Amino acid sequence: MVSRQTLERRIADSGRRLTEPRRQLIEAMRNLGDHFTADQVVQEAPGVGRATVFRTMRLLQEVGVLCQVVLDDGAVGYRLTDNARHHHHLICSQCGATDDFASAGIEDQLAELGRQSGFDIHGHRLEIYGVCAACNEELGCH
Amino acid sequence: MVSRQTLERRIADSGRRLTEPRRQLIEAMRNLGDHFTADQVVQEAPGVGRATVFRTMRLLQEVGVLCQVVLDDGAVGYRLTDNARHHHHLICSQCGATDDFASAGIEDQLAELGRQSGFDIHGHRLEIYGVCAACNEELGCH
DNA sequence: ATCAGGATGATACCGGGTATCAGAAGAGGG
DNA sequence: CCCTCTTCTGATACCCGGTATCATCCTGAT
Repeated sequence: MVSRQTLERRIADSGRRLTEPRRQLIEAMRNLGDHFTADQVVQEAPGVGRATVFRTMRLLQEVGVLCQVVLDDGAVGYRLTDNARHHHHLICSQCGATDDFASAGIEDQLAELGRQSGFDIHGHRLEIYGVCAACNEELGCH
Repeated sequence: MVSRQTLERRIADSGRRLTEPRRQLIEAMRNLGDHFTADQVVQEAPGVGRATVFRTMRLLQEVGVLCQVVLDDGAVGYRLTDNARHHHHLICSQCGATDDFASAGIEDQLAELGRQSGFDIHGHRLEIYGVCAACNEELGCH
């Protein structure tokens, strides 16, 4: 769980103001835990206007502490992260649990692909879907 | 470009009916070329109801001849493909041109990751963004 | 030619997200 | 402490992609 301080500092350090609504939204997201939708954040911070929720979520993405997760079915969720660097997601389709990870091996493969394809590669998006160890355990016991 | 016959056969072979609206939509998508949005299809097939457009697009996805492409900015586009097998996309952020590709190397890396993570991996989604050779040429000449 | 079930279109709706704009609230200077 | 400048906010209306409903239509198997 990313600490409140980290999140607030990231906003302040980026030259943006650390306002009351923004503080509330940070608390709301932390309450929501591992992963959540935009709508859940709206619900969880009743005092804050809808537009501000989306604006703040965009801001947090720009600052690198919130990232979009494209689910199995194409729906999009969000997730706080203290890892501003590039990473991918390992998503449990059962419970929604999400892990961040990075893999030098995969980055190498992609670079190689760029060389072969003639594309000048700028970025990529990789989401991996599966069933986490905990859910697997449960399912196995049925 | 995927042939009309291929597309129509895929529908028929799956036990679904080959109706006039579906035929029109197939033509519309073929007219739209390499990549298109749902709304473009709606525009391109004026006789066909909105709901039917989305239903047919879902059907074509199930049958494996249409796939979603998640763009750079999170927007989603579509693309006809004759490759029903698993593949990834190489997307030009300049012109939108999209190539399908598959990479055994990457699949291996992912399998390895599954072993390490404790996740039982079922699938993944990989989109690569860059600038295609043609666009690169143009940009370089400025 | 019949007919059951699949497919259609109109419509209303939903969720995520953006545009607008008047007003509020921070931050800094005097 | 107050003024001002700027940023931020909230209400609202809107846009877009997609789904639910449901009465009606059409396909295609017989």
